[in-house]
Amino acid sequence: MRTSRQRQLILDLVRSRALNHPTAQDVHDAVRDHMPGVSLGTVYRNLHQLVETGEIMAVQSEGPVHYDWNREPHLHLHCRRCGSLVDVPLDLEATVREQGRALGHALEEIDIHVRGTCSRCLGSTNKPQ
Amino acid sequence: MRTSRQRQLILDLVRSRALNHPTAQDVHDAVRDHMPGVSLGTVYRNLHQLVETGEIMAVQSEGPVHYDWNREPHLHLHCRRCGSLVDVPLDLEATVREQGRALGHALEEIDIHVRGTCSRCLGSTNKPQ
DNA sequence: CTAATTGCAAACGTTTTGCAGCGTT
DNA sequence: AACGCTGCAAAACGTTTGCAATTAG
Repeated sequence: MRTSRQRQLILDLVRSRALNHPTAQDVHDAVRDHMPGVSLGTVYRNLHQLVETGEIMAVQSEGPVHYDWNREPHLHLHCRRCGSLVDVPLDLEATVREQGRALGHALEEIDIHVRGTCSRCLGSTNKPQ
Repeated sequence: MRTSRQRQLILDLVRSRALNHPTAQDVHDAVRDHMPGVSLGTVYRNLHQLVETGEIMAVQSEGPVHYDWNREPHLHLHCRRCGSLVDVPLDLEATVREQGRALGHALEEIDIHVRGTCSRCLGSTNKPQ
């Protein structure tokens, strides 16, 4: 894998935390602020490579895939009100892995989605984000 | 909600376990064996309604949504080799819910995906399903 | 009767891909 | 020079929707 200005920018943006669990489209918008010519196809191709090399994580809940710089074990609260994804630190891997072993499966990735309402939305009676 | 021959057939098929975590397309194929004229749109509309009323569950992993008759707490092993989904009985809801409460979130749905290789594929050196 | 449900086909949002040219090594 | 990467545009994919006709209560 060679280096490219596009891929480096994409990685920097996702890692910067300026974007909260961005979709490919979100990343594309942000990338174009710095490099206007970058195509959506390039963003998708690079996000895939970055997931493959473990630099970032892909999070699939409902609708488009979101990307996450956080490589620690955690799960995602998908807020039904504002649509945001919030990281919830919780390591269930050992528990799940043990159960898998008991059933003879080889587990590689554990991916947990939680849907509900985030604390920010619970604390307000206003319109969602 | 009225009854319709199409919806009843769809529910019976998903509940019959003849289909293993079928996608909408799988259900459509199976439905047409019994009622050739049924459209894919009708299958999608009915699967949504059945999820809404809690008769079946939707499972989102990678690619298309899969449907599951199993309403007990469990997680899904998505086999990377044969693509199958296998139920893994394990109730993590209490653990996850407690963590959510500590962070002030209101949790509604907990959805756990595990990717790896299922026992069936581990036990064979042959081509995937 | 009436309103939910249907088949059909077109449209949708997201993602992937073929291609010719460009950039890195 | 070789080959990975790019922008572009078209296509693929899974899903949703508008419509007029049909069907269940």
